Amino acid sequence: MRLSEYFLSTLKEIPKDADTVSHQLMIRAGMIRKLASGIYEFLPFGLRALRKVENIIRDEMDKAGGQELYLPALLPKDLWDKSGRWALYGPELMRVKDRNGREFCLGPTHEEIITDLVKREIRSYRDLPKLLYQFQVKFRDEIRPRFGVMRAREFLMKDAYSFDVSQESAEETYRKVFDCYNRIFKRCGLRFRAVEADTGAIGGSFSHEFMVVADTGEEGIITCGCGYAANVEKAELGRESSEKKAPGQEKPLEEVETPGMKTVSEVGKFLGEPENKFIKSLVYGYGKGELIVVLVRGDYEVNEAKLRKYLGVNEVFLADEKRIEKLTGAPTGFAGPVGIKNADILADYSVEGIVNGISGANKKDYHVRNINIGRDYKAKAVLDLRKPVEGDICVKCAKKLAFSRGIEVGHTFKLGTKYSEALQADFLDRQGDKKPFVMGCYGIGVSRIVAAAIEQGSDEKGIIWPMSIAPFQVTVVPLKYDEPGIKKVSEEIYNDLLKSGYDVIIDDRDERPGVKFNDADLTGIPVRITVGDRSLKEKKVELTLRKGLKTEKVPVDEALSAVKSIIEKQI
RNA sequence: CGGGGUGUGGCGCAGUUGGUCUAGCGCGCCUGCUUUGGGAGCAGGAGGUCGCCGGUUCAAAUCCGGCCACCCCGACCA
Repeated sequence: MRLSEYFLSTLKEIPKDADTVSHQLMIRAGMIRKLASGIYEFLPFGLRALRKVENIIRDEMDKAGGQELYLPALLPKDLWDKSGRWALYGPELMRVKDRNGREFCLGPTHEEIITDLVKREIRSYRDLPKLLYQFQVKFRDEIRPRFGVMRAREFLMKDAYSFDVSQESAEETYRKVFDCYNRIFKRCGLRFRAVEADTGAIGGSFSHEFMVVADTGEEGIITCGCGYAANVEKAELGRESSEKKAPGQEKPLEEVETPGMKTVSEVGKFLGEPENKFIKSLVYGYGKGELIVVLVRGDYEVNEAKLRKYLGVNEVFLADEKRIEKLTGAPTGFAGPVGIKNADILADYSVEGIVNGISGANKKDYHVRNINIGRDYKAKAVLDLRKPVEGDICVKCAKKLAFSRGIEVGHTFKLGTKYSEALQADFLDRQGDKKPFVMGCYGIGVSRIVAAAIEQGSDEKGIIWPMSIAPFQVTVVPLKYDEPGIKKVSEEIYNDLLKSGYDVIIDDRDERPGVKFNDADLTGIPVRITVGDRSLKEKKVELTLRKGLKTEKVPVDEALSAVKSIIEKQI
């Protein structure tokens, strides 16, 4: 490609509404432009990176036995009714009507569609297992699109679905895809790790997320030396045994006036008690208006994902003032477990060890001291309901957990028979019995990988691409292109590289050297060959690696082989 | 959706106590000359219904009302 003809314009200044490195650089390097909130145009330079990622994924999926197909983006409502997700999905689902008023949605994911397709096509256990995948644009009307292409409302995803005869066989398929994913992200040059994750709205029994390690990541992850790694949403926490109750320590309940003090820290200061003496009581709503009281230790926070999972619902929310007042008889801030009627109480492990704890009195401007579980209130269940904090220990090995951040680029789920049962997708087994498919589903955010790669690879000058997904592998930079000697040598090298099948671009613009160097650095092309009269006098050109910006001189006729060996080594 | 903020040539911004604003600056863009190893210099030039609608006024980018768009902070997700 000739840069003089290429549809690329780079920006010197940082766009004001881009606040992450990858977003800024993708715009500055001319990869993407914004059309509307969360909706982006991919320009040729950006698309090249996207396609490279896509090709790596396709290659590995095929090697893992996958078969590519292509499903529609516009999906009829009835299939979504059958799975129940038309009602469940909420406003994130983009809904549209056709001219006859029939309802459709723009697919946010494709479990229903593929399950229905496989149901119509496959009838026998002999045709199983199957692993099907596609690259498709997905639509999710995100509450808050963010970070450019990282959280967009329309984005490119590779989604795969597996169909197996049994749980065991599905397990094996899951393992296969899991390994495949590891190879994909490795080939994309990413530093990542797989963590245990919450299953969320997709459903199913078990899942892993593939996290690209980055401080700007939206996800919190915990890791342990023993190998345990999980999304903070999912991270299991054990039962604490530190504070054992001793008989006779329990003191009688005592109401104390705490005028206007609502938060744990306010009341704690006022009473001179540490926050871990408090039983934080939160009223949550779920389902059709049911309420539940959730207790955690004062210095901890409720993990709503765990609460949702326990309740078996898709949504929980903190109850509003009115409902709290109705339940507790007091305004928000004074709720407590003692004397609650008409709602169940769930206690996190962290509150069962609290002796003579403090909580709201369910009465305006009052708290209660010396609350003890069992004696003063009964919990319907005591379980793991909180978020991990610094200092927590691993459930598997009791060592201290480490916290880090990550960008979720892939997610694998064991779905079981959730969708096949809902859509009555059955096959006949060897005995002639009808059985629902045992399914798995596996997503990769293709456009997000591109952003994540930049998030992990850049410096103050611009992007530093991994060789495998760089839009171009080499750029040939002639300084003074119109000088015949320089033109001849740079064109020769350019054409040799082209003929050898490399992705190469030549900066044949009439620009000053500084402009060309800065653009080369900004766009992050891994190898740069500079052709200028200085080194040409010695019959040499300069070879610079974008990473580290180290330059060496190589003889003109060795340039091709030098570039070849660099690329082959890195791909 | 709740809270905070911003809308002025392609990009980044100034101007906003109403009147030298006939809207300005830097970058970018076009033409010419000079220049050419890390974002050149000079000269000339193109490009804006000041987000939209309405109001107040002799006079509105500037004041008032409504709407829209976009961004940031929280819950949702590849």
